[in-house]
Amino acid sequence: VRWAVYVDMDAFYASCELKRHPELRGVPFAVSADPRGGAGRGVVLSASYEARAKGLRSAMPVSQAFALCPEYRWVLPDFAFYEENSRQVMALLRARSADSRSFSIDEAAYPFESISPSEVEVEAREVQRQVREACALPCSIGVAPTLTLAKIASDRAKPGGVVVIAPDSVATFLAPLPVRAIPGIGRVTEAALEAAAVRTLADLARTPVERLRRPLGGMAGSLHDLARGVVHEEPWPEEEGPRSRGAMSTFDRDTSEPSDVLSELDRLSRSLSESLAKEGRMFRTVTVRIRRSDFQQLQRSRTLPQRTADPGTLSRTVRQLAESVLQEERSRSRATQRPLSEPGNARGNAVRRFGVRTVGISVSDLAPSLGAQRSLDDLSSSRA
DNA sequence: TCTGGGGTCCTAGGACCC
DNA sequence: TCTGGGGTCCTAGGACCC
Repeated sequence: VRWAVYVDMDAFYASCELKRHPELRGVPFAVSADPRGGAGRGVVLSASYEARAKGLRSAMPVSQAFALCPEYRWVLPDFAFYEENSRQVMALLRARSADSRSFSIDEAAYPFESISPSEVEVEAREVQRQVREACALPCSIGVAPTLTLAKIASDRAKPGGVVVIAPDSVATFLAPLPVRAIPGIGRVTEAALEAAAVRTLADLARTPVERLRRPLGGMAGSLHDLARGVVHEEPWPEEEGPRSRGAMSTFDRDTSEPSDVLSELDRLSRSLSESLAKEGRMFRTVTVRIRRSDFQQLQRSRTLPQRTADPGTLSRTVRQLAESVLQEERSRSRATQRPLSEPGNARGNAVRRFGVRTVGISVSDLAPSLGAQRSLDDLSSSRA
């Protein structure tokens, strides 16, 4: 039997910081933006277990974190340091299997052949010990017949445990779990399932698959099978390069000046060109995203006739796409209101109503550029 | 509660082709 | 004169993940 051994680092960024800030041991702290006494803009990236006890969570706005625990200590993120730690863990896993795969900065898995669940559990505990001793980092490990199940198991193993799901106990293991335990089911799908009276995976298993089509769409069949413990054998995933690269940034204060938007996008496109050059990658599709103050996101993309790595092409395309979004927003806001009797010139007013919070760009349809060194870096899917 | 910055995958409609 | 069934590519939006 081929098992997936899924390694999920515990509170990864916070655990990395503990290695070099031992004084933070035992105190509630988080890797986050500056909370600025509750007025900070930004979120918690990783909270220590002491901070979690106070209610802090990843992705929580720092203003909320501050409200819950004003005395929490915070550290600004240092992604280069976390990447380095991630590479060390990955090297350890690669030594156990050349087929190790990383799925994010803090998750990775490798295949393990064994007919005995207890043997694979011993293997998992050994890896966990190595990661703790060699990298000084805690992790949780899930072991199961498929990657999805192994990831679910690793969540249940947190913090610091090992959980094995044997092939014949899949349905029993899953039954009591909420639907959210399945990766891919988020807040929206959870609500849609709730409307169909499906809350747990036991509910999901006994609901006829036709009734799941509406809330789950294309996922209905495979999730229904999963909940019933029907395990489909899958090929181990191939190692692939990234599908897209991008950059985004949020203004300190929302802006309504088109020139702010354009100059920030230009800065991002120059910085993205630089990293693409470093990685030796060409692109064919360019996407510009603009998030308005009301959080609605607008996007425009263009696919070029052929792949390129030219910084000038990127910045020109980005500018054109951005102009098109701004243009459309201008005419949209002119159409929706603006009696001419309002103070100020009508055109200026219309522009001013268009608040921009965040701008971003990304390129996709990637390929190694001609003459680029085909190194491990080209293949590894290192995402921050 | 008032939301960062990096990604992946899916859907649906229209253009276009055979 | 009103018209099938299939395919691919492109674009916009959205759910979701860490």
